[in-house]
Amino acid sequence: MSTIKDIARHAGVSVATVSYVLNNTRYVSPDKRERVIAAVQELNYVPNAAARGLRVRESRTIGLIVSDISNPFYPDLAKACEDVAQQYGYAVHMINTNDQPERMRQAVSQAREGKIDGLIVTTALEADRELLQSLLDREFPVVLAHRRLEGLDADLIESDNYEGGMLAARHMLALGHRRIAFLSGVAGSPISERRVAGYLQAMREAGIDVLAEWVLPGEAKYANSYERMVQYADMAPDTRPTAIINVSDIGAMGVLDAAADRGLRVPEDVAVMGFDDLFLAAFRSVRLTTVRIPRYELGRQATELLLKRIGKAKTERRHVVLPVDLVVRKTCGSEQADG
Amino acid sequence: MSTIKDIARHAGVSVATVSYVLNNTRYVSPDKRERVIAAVQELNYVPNAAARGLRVRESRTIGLIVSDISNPFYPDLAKACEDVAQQYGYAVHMINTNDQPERMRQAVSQAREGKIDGLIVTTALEADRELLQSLLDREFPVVLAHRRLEGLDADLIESDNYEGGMLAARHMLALGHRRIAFLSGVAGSPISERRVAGYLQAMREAGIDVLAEWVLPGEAKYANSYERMVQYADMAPDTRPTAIINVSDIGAMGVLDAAADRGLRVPEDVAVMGFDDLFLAAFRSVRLTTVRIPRYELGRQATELLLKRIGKAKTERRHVVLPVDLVVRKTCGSEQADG
DNA sequence: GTATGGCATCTAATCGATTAGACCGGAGGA
DNA sequence: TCCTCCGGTCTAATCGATTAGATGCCATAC
Repeated sequence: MSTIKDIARHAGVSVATVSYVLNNTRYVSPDKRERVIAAVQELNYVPNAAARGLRVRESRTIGLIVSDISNPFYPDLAKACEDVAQQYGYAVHMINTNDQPERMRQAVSQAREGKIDGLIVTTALEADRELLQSLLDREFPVVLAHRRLEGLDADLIESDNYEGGMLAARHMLALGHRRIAFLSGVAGSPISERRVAGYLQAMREAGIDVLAEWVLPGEAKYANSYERMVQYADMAPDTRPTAIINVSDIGAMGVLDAAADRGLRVPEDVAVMGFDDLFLAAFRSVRLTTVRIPRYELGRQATELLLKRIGKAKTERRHVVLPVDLVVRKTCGSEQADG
Repeated sequence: MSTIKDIARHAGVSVATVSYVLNNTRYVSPDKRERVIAAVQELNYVPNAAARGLRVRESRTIGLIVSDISNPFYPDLAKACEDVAQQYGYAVHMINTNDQPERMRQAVSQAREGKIDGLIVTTALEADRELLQSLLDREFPVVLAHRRLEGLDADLIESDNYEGGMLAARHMLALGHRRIAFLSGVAGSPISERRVAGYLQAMREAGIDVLAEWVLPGEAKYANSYERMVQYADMAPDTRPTAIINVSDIGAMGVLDAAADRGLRVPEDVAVMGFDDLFLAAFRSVRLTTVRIPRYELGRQATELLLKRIGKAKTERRHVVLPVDLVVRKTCGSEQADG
C-alpha cells in the first residue's frame, strides 16, 4: 500500500505538493500537478483515512441509531440516511440498540473516540437522556429523528403524530363509529402519547366520553396487539369497540388476524386502522387503512440537518414537523372505488 | 477532550504506562495502575480512534454491502451482522449499492482507505467481480453472504438454493400439480438460477417436460410478479399453470394479488409458493407456503467468519451451505390443521 | 564491595496525512 | 544595481496513540 511519500518521490515533488493537488488547497503548476496525478494513478494510491482523520479531526462518518433494523419502520429511514450521507461523502455506522442503554453507551463512546462526526437517533429512551446531553454539551452534533426526547436540547425532525391521531379518530367518527378504541404503544413512548392525545382531542370535539378501557397500552408488535384484540373480541357486542385504531401497522395486522380468528368481520363488525403505511398495508389481502408516516423523508431531512450541523458553529436548534396523511383502504369499509 | 498525555501528566506517569494499563500489554505496579485508572475516570478520557487506528492499522469496523436495506430480505441479515460485530467490539458500516457499480466502487475505496477492516457482500454483480478481486489480491478480507459470485476467490456463506427449488417443486408435485411455473429473478442472478435448477431437477425426476413459458424471468418485486401472473391468468384454464413458484415472498404477494384481481381462487385455481419466509408470509390473511431462508443465520455466520479472517493469516477459503426448509401454510391448499 | 540480571518504567520513533511558515528565484520599481 | 514583493514549492511540526529499546533501580551472588 503506497503512502503520500511514495507519491511525492515518484512524482519528484514534496509531500506538501501532493497534498495540495489532492485537496485542491493551493495553486500547483500544471506540470507538477500532472506528474502527481500520474503517480497517483500509477501507484493506485488512496489516502489513509486514519491519518487524515487524526490530523483534521473528522471521520467523515455519521452514526445512525435505531432500536431494531428488522422492525419494518426503520429500513426506509436508514436508506434515506445512507443515500444522503453517500451523496456528501459520508459513511454511515448503523447501531441497533435493541432498546438497551448499554448499546447507547457504546454509541456515545464511539462518538467520543472520534469514530463518528455526528449522530442520528431514532429511538432514545428516558434512560439515554443524560448520555446524549453529555454529547450535546461537548457540541457534538446530535439530531433526533422520529422520536422526541423531552428535555433534550437537540434538533428534532418528527412527523405530526398529534395530527395523525386526530385524522384517524375523525375518520372513524365520520364513518359513524362512537366506541373507538386506541391500542397505543408502551407507556412513556412520546410518539404513541402524541397520537393518543390527537385521538382524545378528536373524541372530545365529537362530544364522546372516552372509556378507560378504550385506550390500551402495550407493545406495538404483532403478538401483543393480537392479544389485546382478543380481549375486545370477548366483550359483549353492544359494549365492544366497533373501531380499533392501532399505533402501528404491524400491530394492526395482529388485530386483523385476531378479529378473523374470533369470527369478527372487517370492516362490518370492527373497523381497523394502523399507523405508518408500510408496504404490506397495500397488499390486496390486507388493504389496511392507515396514517402514512413519511419515513424516508424523516431520514432524509435528519441527515441533511446533521450534515449541516457538522463543522458549523452552534446555531439555533431546529424543530421540524412533517405532515402526515390519511390513506383510506378497506379495513374501515369506506374505500371509494376498486374495493 | 483529553489525550493520553493529559492522563500521563495527571497520574504522574509516562504515556507508555498509561497505554500499558489501558491495553493490558505490560505489567504495571498496582499503585501506578490505580492512579492511571483514577485519572482516566476523572478526566473522562476516551482514546482517539484515528490515532490508534493509524498506529495499529485497524479500524475495528466492518462494511456490510446490501443492494437495498428497504428490501425486507436484508434487515434480519444486517441485524445479525451488527449483533455479532458489537459483540466483538466492531462497528458496522452499512452501504446500500442500489445495484450500482459506482456505489461498490466507493465501498472498495473505503476499504483501501482503511476505513473498514473487512467486507461482507450480500449482493455482488458480475460487474463488481474485478473490483472485489482486487481487494482479495491485497489480502483484504471479503466474505460473500447469500449471493455467490462465480469466479471470485472469496469465502461464501449461502443457503441451499438448489435444495430449496427441489423442495418447492416436489411439494407442488406431491399435491398433484403437473403444470408448475417458476417465476424466477433477473437473468444472471445465481440465487435464482440455483433455485430454478432444483426445480428443473425435481420436474425431470417426475418425468415432466417443462415448457419454456413456465420459467419466466423478471424482477423479484411485487409489481413485476403481478404482471407476470396476469399473463398466466389470461391463458386458457386447461393450459394455464396450476401452480406458481416464486423466487421471493414479495413476488409471491404480487402473484397472489394478481390472481385475486383476475378472479382466480388460491389455492383452488392456482397454488402459490414463495421463497424467504418473511414475517408477512405468516399473517392470517396471507398464510403463504414458502421455503424458509435462514437470513439471520446467514448474517451471523458471515460476520463470525469475517472477524475470524481479520488479522489472521490467509487460510483455506470456506464455503458454507445452510439448510433451508419448507414452510407449509395455506396457499397451496395442504395445510394440516388450523386452516 | 562490585558485578549481574531482571523488572518497572521511561524516552522517543513511528504510523500517514495536513498545513504553518520558511525559502528561493524572478519580476518590477527606485 | 539593489531591494522588495510575490508566487510556487519545500521542510518540518503536528495530530494522539502504540511500542521498541533505553534506563535506572534494586536484589542477589560472588
